Amino acid sequence: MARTTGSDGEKTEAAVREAAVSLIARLGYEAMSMRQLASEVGVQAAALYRYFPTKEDLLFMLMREHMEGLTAAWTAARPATADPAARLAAYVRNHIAFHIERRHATHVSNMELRSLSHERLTQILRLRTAYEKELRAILRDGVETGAFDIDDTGLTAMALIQMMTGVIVWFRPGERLSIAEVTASYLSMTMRLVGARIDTGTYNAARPFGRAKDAVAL
Amino acid sequence: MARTTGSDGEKTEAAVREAAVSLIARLGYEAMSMRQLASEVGVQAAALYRYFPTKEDLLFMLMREHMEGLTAAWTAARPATADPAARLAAYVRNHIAFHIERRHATHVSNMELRSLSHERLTQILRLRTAYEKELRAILRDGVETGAFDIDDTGLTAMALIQMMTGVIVWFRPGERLSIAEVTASYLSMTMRLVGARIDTGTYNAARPFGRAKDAVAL
DNA sequence: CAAATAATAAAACAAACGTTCAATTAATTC
DNA sequence: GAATTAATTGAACGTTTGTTTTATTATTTG
Repeated sequence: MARTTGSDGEKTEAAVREAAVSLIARLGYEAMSMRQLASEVGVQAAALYRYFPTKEDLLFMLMREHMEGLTAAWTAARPATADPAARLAAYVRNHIAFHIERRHATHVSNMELRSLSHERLTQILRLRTAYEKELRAILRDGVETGAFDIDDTGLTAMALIQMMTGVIVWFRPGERLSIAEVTASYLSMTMRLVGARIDTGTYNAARPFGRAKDAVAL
Repeated sequence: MARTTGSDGEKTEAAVREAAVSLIARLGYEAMSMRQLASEVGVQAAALYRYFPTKEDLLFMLMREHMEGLTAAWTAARPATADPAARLAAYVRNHIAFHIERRHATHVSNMELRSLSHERLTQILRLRTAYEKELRAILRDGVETGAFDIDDTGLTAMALIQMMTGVIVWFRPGERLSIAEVTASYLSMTMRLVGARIDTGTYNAARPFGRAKDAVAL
């Protein structure tokens, strides 16, 4: 056999991407073989090389698209206001929503960095640093305007990001807590953590420090 | 050649353990070959099998010892007091100190779980859950006594652990911040996060919510 | 309907993998 | 100092790995 009836390059490529994210998240990049990936898509291993030059290229493309997607999502969600509390709230909401939606891809981007060549690792880390820089800027502005009370903005930014991204480790949609509840809780924890003054925050006018239990109503 | 002069089983085994933690942390378990590990120790690959039946056995032993070490450290550091704030402070201090000291081993225990068999994965997760349960109990007690103000103790415990463990991702001893400063900052962030009432906390009587900048004096 | 192109299969490659085995030498015991 | 035990080497095993090449068939184009 050779070309199969109904075969379509675009569909196959999309299927490979999807299967790769899922397989790498589950088994790890090194543990996933090209034959395994091909079989998941219903194709022979050699067919993969029509779409991706090497296994590492595949990994890199997945990671780059994920990081670019994250940046793009934040660019779209970033509010116009200068108010630090409102901007921080938007950052938290966007971060949590994005990562919960793409658990597998986040896993890949966070865990498989060591499988990239030096050059490509640098490229991904550049994207990541740029995204994190946005949070540091918000925190710094908040300290300057007196909206936040923070020891060290760099340390606090890293602590917040680790805390927020960590949601994908334990959270499973459809279990005890809803996405809205989880988001509300992380928002509340974040605001407390940065020492936000209640009256400063217009991030949730109705119930600035409301409990997550009420979040379903939001 | 065969047995080499000055060879000693105990020393070789210790060297293998140490090299394995470092190599797995750097390359990943799947990416590290037994020949690579052996070469790091200055021995042939076959010699490794005198100490560890299989590669997976080696990984499992490293992980189990790490988790048991963490539990043991907490058992030794756990204070006698019933005061939730003091207990939480002790938990944070122990967690951060332990993880900063063993960055590589923590990386291994957190990132290579998927390489364990189902049975062994369960065993490691049991240890982990037991350790996390201690934190949940502290938070629950704090809520009951009114020392803390928390939405959801389960969610908050996970958020705290992710935040604290995340310190190994960005922190490097000897750079901008000292261990004491980092610990003080995380302690302060934790207390705010759980809504600790200032007067409740005897966790640091002199300067309950002191800034990390002063922490060097502690 | 023929020619060109796109998409795949099948087979093969050398290299690397975890692991085993027999042989060999160092250290220890009696 | 001979016998025993401990520690290691070197070679080999069968698999699996990522990747390349060639042939073959489906689809599209003119």
